[in-house]
This record gives sequence, C-alpha cells and structure tokens, in this order.
Amino acid sequence: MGEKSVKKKQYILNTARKVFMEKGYSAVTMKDIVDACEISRGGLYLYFGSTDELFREVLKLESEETDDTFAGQIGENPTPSDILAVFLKEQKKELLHKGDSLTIAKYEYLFANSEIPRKDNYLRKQFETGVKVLTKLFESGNEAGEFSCEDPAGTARNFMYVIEGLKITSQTIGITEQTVDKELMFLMQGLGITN
Amino acid sequence: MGEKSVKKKQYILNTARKVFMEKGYSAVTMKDIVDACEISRGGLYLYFGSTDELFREVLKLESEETDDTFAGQIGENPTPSDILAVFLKEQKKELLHKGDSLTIAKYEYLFANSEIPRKDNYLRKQFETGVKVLTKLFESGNEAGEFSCEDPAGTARNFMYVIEGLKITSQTIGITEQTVDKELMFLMQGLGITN
Amino acid sequence: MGEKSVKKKQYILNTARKVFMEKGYSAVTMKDIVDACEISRGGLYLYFGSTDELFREVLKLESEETDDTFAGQIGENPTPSDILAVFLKEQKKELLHKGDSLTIAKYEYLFANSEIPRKDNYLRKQFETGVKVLTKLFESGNEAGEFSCEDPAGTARNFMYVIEGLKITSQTIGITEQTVDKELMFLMQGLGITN
Amino acid sequence: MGEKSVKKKQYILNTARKVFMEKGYSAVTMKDIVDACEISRGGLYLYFGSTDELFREVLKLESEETDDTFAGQIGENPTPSDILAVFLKEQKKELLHKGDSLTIAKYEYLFANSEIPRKDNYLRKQFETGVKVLTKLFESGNEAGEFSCEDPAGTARNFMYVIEGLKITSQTIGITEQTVDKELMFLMQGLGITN
DNA sequence: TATGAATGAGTCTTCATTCAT
DNA sequence: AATGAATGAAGACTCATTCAT
Repeated sequence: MGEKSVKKKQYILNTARKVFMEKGYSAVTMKDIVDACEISRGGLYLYFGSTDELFREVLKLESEETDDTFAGQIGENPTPSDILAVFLKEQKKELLHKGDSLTIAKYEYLFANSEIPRKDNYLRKQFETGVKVLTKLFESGNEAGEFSCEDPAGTARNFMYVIEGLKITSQTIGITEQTVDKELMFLMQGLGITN
Repeated sequence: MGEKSVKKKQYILNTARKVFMEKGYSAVTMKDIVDACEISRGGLYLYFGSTDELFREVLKLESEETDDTFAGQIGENPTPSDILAVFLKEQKKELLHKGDSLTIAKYEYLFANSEIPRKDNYLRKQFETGVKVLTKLFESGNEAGEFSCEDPAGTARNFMYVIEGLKITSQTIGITEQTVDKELMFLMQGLGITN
Repeated sequence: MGEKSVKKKQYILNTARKVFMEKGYSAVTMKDIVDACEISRGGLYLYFGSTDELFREVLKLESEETDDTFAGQIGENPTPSDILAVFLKEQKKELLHKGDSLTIAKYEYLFANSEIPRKDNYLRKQFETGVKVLTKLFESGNEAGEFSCEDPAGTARNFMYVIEGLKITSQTIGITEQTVDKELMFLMQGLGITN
Repeated sequence: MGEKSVKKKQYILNTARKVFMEKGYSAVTMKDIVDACEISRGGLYLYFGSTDELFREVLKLESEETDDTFAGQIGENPTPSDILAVFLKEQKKELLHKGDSLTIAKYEYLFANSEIPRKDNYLRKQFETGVKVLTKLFESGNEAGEFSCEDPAGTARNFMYVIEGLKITSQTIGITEQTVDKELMFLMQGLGITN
C-alpha cells in the first residue's frame, strides 16, 4: 500500500470517527461512512470490509492519540496532586461532552461483541491502566504526605468505578458539571484533600 | 381485549423479554420476536407495533415485579443493616448475571432514545430511588449507632455511582463475584462496618 | 335473512357510503368499513364479501334514492323551463359538493373495473337518461315556444357532455360556483333563453 | 449520474409509463415496475423512491413531448381553421385510445392527491392552455371571417368542457369514434362551420 | 486504485380472509 | 348471527456486498 493509500485510510478513519461520535456504533451503516467521506462504495471496501473493522481501527487510532495527550499534559517534576488533578480533569472532560465522544459507540460495540478477547478489550485496558496509575499515585502521595490513604489499591479501584458510573450515567441519565464536581470532591475528601 | 388475549400478551412479553436479554435492544427485530413466540407476523402486530413499544412494556412489567421482589425480601422490623444487606444483595445479583438480564438492552435503549423525557427514564428513577433509600438508611443507621457516616447524602450518591460503575463494567469488561464482593466490602468499610 | 339482518345490512351500507364519500373507492379497505360501522371483521363478512360488493350495493341504493328525489322536486303541471331548471339545479348541486359525494368513488370504481357490462354501468345509465330527458324537454320546449333549438338530441348530448366535463373538472382541477353558473348560462343562451 | 444511468432512467420511465397506461395510477406498485423493467427492487429505488415520484416524472416527460408534437403538427402560415383542425384531431386521438393512454392514471393521481398546489396541477394547466388557444383562435377566426362566434372566451370554455366530458366519458362509459365525430361536428356548427 | 450501478436478502407493515368460540 | 384472534401473502424499503469498467 503506497503512501497515498495510507493518507486516504487515515482520512476515512478520521471521518468515520465523527460518524461514530454522532450515531454511536450499531446504527452506523457503510453508506453513512461512504456519504460522510464522499467516496464511492467500492472505494470504501478497498480499505475496510465492515463497520466493525472500521470501528476497531478507529479505536486503535484513538488509544494512540490519548496516550500522547495524557503525557503532554503533565509538566516536569509533577507532584502526585498535580498528576491527580490532570487525571481527574481529563476524566471530567471526557464524561461531560456527551454526543461528542466515542463513549456510546464504545459501549455499543462491546455490547454487540461480547466475545472479544480480554486482551483486545479497550475499555478494560483503560480501566486497568487507570487503577495502576491511581494506585501508584496514592502510594507516592502517602509517602509525600500529601494524601492519607490506607488502602491505595482499593481506593484506586473505587475511584475508577465511580468514574465509570459517572460516565455511563452521563450518557443514559444525563449529568451536570456540578454533579460531577460534587462527586469528584467527595472522592478527594476521602483522600484527606480538601482544596 | 378478552381474557385470552391478555394471557397471550403476557406470553409475548415474557418471550420478548428473553429475546431482549439475549440480544440486547438494538439488534432485536420483530421477526426475532415472531420466531421466538412461534406466532405469525400479523399476530404480533395485533399486540405490539414495534420493538420499541414491546421493550417499553417489558420494562414496565419488570419494574412492577422488582418492586414486589424487593418488598418481599425485607422481614419485619428490619434494622438498617438488614435493609442495606438486602439492597446490596439485590444489586449484586443483578450485576452478576451477565447475558441473563436486561441491563444491556436498557443501556442500548437509552442510547438509541436520547430524547426520552426525564420523567420516563427508567434508569434515572431507579438511580434516584437508590440514592433516597440509601440516604434514609445511612441516617437511621447513624441514629441507631450502627453506621458512622458524616455525609449520608454524599455517601449514598457515591454508593450508587460505584454500583453503576460495577454494572457497566460487568457488561463491558467482565467482572467476577470476588471483585464485586471486594468492592462492596470497600464501601461498607467506609461506613465503619467490617462484618 | 330476518328483518333484523335487513336493518343491519342497511346500516352497514349507509355507513360504508360515508366512507366511500370520504376516501373514494380504491383506498377503502374492509378494515375501514369495520371501524366505521363498529362491528367485527367476521360480522361484516356475513353480509359483504369485499369492498367491491359493498360499493355495488351502495350504488344500487343510491340510484333508487336519486330517482325518488328527482321525482319529488318537480311540481304539478311543470313547464319545460321548470323541469330544466330543476334538472340543472340538481346537477349543479352534485358537482359542487366535492368531497361530499360519491363522484370520485364512482369514477375510481369504473376505472378499476373496465370490464363492467354496459347494462350495469351506472354512469352510462345516468348519462343516457339525462340525454333522453333533455331531448324530450327541448322538443316540448320548442313546441311550447319556450326554447328555440334546431337539433334537440344533439343539444341534449352537448349539455350532458358539458355537465360531465364540469363534474370531472370540479374533482380534479377545482371549480367555483361562479364558473358553473357562467357555464350553465352559456348553455341556456344557446337555447334562446336569457333569464 | 453518468450517461449510462441517464439512459436507464429513461428506460425505466418509458416502461413505467406503459405500466401506468395499463393499470392506472393507484393500483401500480413498485413491484409492478420492477417486474416490467426486469430489474431488481434495489435497482429501481436507485432512481425513484415511490410510484408517486415515478408518475410525476412520467407526466413531466409527457408534457415535454406533447408540446413538441403539437408544434410539429402545425405547418407554416396556418389559418385558424387549420389550427383548430389540428387541435381537435389531437384531442380526438387522445380520447379515443382508451387503455392506451395515461388519462385514467392522471385522474386517479389527482383523486389521490387532492392537495396538489394549483400551479403543479398538470390537468389544470392543460385545460387553461386549451381555453387560451381556442379563444385566440376564435378571435382571429372572426377577424378572418372564417368563424362567426359572438363570445370567443365563452365558446372556448364550452369547447374545453365538452372535450373534458368526452374524455371522462370515453374512460368510464365508453365511446365510439362516430360519437366523438358527431359531437365535434356539433361544436363546429356552433361556429358557423359546416365543412 | 477507484467508481457507482446493480443485486437480492432481510425487515417492516398492512390487508383480506378464515375460523374456533 | 356475531366476535375478534390469527394467519400468511404481498408490498415497501434498506443495506451489505459485488462487479464490470
């Protein structure tokens, strides 16, 4: 596949991502993608054989970008509090822009593909990464005397479940920024932080 | 509609519920229901005009049954701890039987119908009821000296978000009974309960 | 068939006529009739086997009633002018109440049943009766010195074609009372009448 | 749409026209068209979304062709009599080929779409054009001394109503060429022509 | 590579008609 | 006589997928 084709593939993926953001996963048809990309039906099939394949590649693309973003946000010599602040800010941002993220599409995709191997489960990786990052954070926070957290791993998991709860709630029940803030504040208080 | 057709309607609803449990919401077609019920196409339309209508009635039916179940589980003169135990046991039961509950279908339904009026949002009602019940529970637990909970309302919300997080996690990432127990234990410890 | 059944049949026919007046012929289903009559599906089939059969009986009923109406309108010892006036008034009335007559249904019925034997063709009978009546009228008008009409039969046919033209025009293009009056006036002038 | 598909669209329209000529408007289904064209269901929907849309395009096509035909029939420096002859010949041709014209379909279409804006009403345009053409014709015929017609506009309208009457009569009652000739002759005599 | 016309399977929906009660 | 539940055929419409160019 030549350089040109690679660019076109990128273009299709970017356009498809927008479509998935708007319509979720299960409602998206190949025609939707074709229309959005303004290419021919046959042209799309040269690159992707199904919406399923498309979505998986969109996910892959996104996970790469997310890593970059997160790394970029953290300055040099950050304190545990700094990192936690960035982490929670990122989570808040993601769960507040309903209809403008892949969240619903991801859920729908996993619902429709319950037999996905654990290692390919994007949400699971994200969740476990979150737990790891937070655990480390709480441990170093304890050492630095910034947090007081008896069970870092347990607290980390608790944080992540609350965040998952907020995420799904924002997509199904609806949620305001105040509610999110209140909830995150509650978590922080459990750490002995009150700022 | 005669007595006979009421029964048939019940039959269709029960059968449809099973279909929704197996296939979720968005993938279910009227044909799926027809096949599962072993009736004619026209026969189904005599009772329900769309999968949407069917699903809403399945939900209604379920909410009635759930109320009964919950009421039935609580003995006489229950202590706050008793009630909390029943409540958590119910939640645990629901979130563990993946593929055997309407959870996914409910999420998909709300994804596909983002414009549902708040008052008709079944999940929202369930969430808010949960918060209210838990808040009352924590208050009376405080009075009875069983719990020590500084912020009953905040803690109640926190509980519910964790439960929502566990629920969606169990459907997308997968979860073991041990994980659920560990997580619920963590919540209980926050109340000063260690049994 | 008992007396009771006869009444029910009448009831169904009268109700069906209203339906045909509203919806024409081809768009009417047995369900429409059933709903309008507020009887059961099976009940309707006891009396009529199809919308076709129903419509034919509605037509028969109407032709009987029309004859009565026409006879009733003409007083004793009428002059040719009197009769012509009544005749044209009737025609005008029929062709002006668009949407409130069987006109469209009749046309649709004949379109859909081009193989109807001439003798059963209701419109044909009506047309020919009209020609006969008018011919007689013009002849006696000539004798009485009221009209001056060289070719009574030809003029009669001409009248009837204009009336048919007005009728179809009112249903397809739309027509005002003024237009009808103007046109009828034009016809009268041809007879040497100017009132 | 490429050159090829323009041809296919033409082909479908021509085939559909034949179907409408045979079956009228309301009885025609997309399947009828598909079968007549010997294409696939989906193939038809590529070009037309409904029988309604198809019929409107058939009408458009026809109106263009009719204009051409009419213009082509009139030689150079025609006298009013010549033009009238061509006009009536055209009308006669149209109203005699029952089952081989779109007349019934047009009527049914208007019956089924009573809310068509006046400006889009094809029959109305045709009728009014006819009135205008005839009025001009009678006026110039008067000037040329070929006709003697006191009320050109009134006579023109009268002609058109008779023609409409003949048209609907030929489709519902049936009519012979002799009858048409007799009737047109009667009209001509009113103009003082006896050829 | 790329196009877009074409296909046919699959789903939705309505209707005439039957039949057990 | 009368009911209305039930059926299955028929038509509308959409979509993934293929293929000649």
